[in-house]
Amino acid sequence: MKTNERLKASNLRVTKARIRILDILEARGMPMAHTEILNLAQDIDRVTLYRVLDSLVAASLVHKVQGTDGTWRFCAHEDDGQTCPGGHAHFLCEKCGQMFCLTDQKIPHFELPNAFTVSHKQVLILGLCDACHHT
Amino acid sequence: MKTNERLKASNLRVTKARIRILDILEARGMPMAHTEILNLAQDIDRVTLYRVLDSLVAASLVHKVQGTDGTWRFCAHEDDGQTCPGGHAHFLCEKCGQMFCLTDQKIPHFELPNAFTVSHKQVLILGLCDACHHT
DNA sequence: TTAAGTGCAAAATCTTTGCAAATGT
DNA sequence: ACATTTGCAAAGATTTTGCACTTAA
Repeated sequence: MKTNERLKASNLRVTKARIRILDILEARGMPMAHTEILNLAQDIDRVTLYRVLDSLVAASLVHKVQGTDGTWRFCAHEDDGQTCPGGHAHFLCEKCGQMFCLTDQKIPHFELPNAFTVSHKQVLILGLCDACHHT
Repeated sequence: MKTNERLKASNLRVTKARIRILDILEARGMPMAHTEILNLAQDIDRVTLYRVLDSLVAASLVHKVQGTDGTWRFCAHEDDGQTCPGGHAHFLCEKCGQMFCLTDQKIPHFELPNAFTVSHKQVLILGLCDACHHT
């Protein structure tokens, strides 16, 4: 489905900024930090980016994950439930700061005490990615 | 082992602030946010708290985990490897913001692509804790 | 005594809010 | 036309840095 159609289908107005950002996220295919996105969309205001990301997350077109480096990463996901964040683990490279989706590594079940209710699970693995390993 | 002895054993100077904060963390037994700690140690400067936590983490007397609410939690752990953060999952209550150690839920093994190297793994589960469930 | 740690003030970041102008439907 | 969205400026919040003073060894 095309970007503008996906926006429309989610009851979001089709604006330049939203198309731009959703396209960037989709092209990247892995979680991106606010700053990374901003670098690729320098014509868009910082504040606008915050708000666009909010609206995309609210519309479930984008999902956010957080690494131990303290920054949120935003990841576009198709609705097939197979891509991000479909219950898989994420890897954060401590050198280049890039985050990867480990789509084949599903998050397992965990036993919780008493009457705890689960709304979300997140697995984050830290280390060095392939590329950084060779430098 | 006593707090001051543990500091000394880690080559850290035994200061009022460090004893105070390590004691607070140990008494709590679960991950605490910067603000939570500050509330219990109001005589200690914000900045000092940042620095003390840094030194404790560097000395491996304290470990930090991060929730999807964007704030770091610090958790003291005994060296028996059984308590926080000994490779177990964490639960963050979305209502009260409290984090719990799920000490009996070990983090399983995950398969990584190619030459990725792992230095750390973190599992975070979100939802409602027992107490908040009843309110 | 002297190297490390602390507290205060101030800078640097990062995120949110308010409002007028621009844009989508 | 009318409600949303955007961009700018400015407020808030959080974390870091600089530096003189204090404290542990």
